[in-house]
Amino acid sequence: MSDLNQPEVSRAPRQDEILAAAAALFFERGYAATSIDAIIKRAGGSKRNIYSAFGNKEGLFIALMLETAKDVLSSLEVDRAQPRDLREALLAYGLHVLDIYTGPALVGIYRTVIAESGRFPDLARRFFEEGPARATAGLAQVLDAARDSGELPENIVHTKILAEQFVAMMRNNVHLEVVLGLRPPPSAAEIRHYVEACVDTFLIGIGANRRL
Amino acid sequence: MSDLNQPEVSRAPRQDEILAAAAALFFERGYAATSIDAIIKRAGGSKRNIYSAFGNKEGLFIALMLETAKDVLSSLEVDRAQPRDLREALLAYGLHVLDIYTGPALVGIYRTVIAESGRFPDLARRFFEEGPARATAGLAQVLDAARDSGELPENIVHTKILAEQFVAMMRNNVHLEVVLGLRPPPSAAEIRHYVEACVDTFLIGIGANRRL
DNA sequence: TCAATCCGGTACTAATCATTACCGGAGCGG
DNA sequence: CCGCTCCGGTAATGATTAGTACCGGATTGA
Repeated sequence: MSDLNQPEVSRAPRQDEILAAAAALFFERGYAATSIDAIIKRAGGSKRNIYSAFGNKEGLFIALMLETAKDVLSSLEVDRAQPRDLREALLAYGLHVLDIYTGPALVGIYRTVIAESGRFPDLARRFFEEGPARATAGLAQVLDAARDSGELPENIVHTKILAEQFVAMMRNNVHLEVVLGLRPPPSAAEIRHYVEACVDTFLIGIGANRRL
Repeated sequence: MSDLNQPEVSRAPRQDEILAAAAALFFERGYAATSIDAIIKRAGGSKRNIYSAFGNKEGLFIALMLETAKDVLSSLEVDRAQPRDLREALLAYGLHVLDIYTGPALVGIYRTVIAESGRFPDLARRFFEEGPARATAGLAQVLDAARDSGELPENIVHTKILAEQFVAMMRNNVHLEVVLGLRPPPSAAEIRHYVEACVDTFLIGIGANRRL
């Protein structure tokens, strides 16, 4: 009588609540310290729900990680708007990356992937390939394009390393503090402030005296 | 009859073996997934040893983390040799930091602090304060000195932010891969290669066309 | 309305774990 | 040489956990 909400595709009614509860607990306490009972107490329903939908605890954990990673990391892909120049492109790129990196979803995955990399090495590899590695490769392409369009000198060939440097600059102390739970995510203004400073440094250096 | 090795200060004969075994297991599997029995099986002796020396599992874990962190992070302090110029100073600083950051000891602590930051927030705070925060502050002093000695322009006032950028550049993808267990620590040559590139970028930028 | 089926919830099982009680022997004082 | 104390090792305890068996009620088809 009250279940005519989504007549179609509602193949998994409890599944979303279970995944949400599992995310909250796995991301907070880690794999080993999170019990199926605790997940069920939070999600409602019964253990049968988890075991019939995900097989076992590992299955639930892997499903959660893949799903969350897919959601978060796929958002790294967008942002194909043509920027006016390299500075604009770097700024947009940095803002985007740092936004995602300090958001609660990625912080949870990041922490958990590191914590459980010993137990689930495949997850660690997939996360790295589809996250940081992809972000770095994308930025390297941007730098290549800038060189080809004359915005960067011809002799810049090591764009991969340069891209790594810029991406690494985004994983700053603030990001680490957020991952460690020492402070809340930075505001958009804080992020912009930091990224602008990084773009400056990346483009023209810190202004040291000649003779290098 | 055979115990006259160190007649003095050997107050804790098993303690070192216990700490070594605890390090291997806690760093590899995490706090919750490591059992006292497993530690004892690896260290030899009996559980009474752990409980009389460290009180309980938490006590052992905290003692291990504090001890290891002290050893590793204190080595960030040395290196007060006067370098010839700022480039030399940055290079030495970067090599030193990256050496430590990719070493097995710090990788273990790093992973574990992140993994258990929810359960042991005080450890996370101490680690951050005495590790990355201290490293950043030290580098900011170096930059201040360079500005005061005329090697950097007078208008460079935000040395804290610049130091953060450089330190963040040291926490690169290679470091992340090592933390995730995806590759072994980089060789000294790899480290030097990367740090030199970072110093170049940091000092003079990537060589973009004027007009900024 | 009735019977068969399915699904969610409770209770159980076997294993694991942190912590503690107990025990036997080694070292020491007398 | 004897009794006491302390310390390390073993076994026990109580709690927790992943995974499963079973049961009652709801739903569906006739």
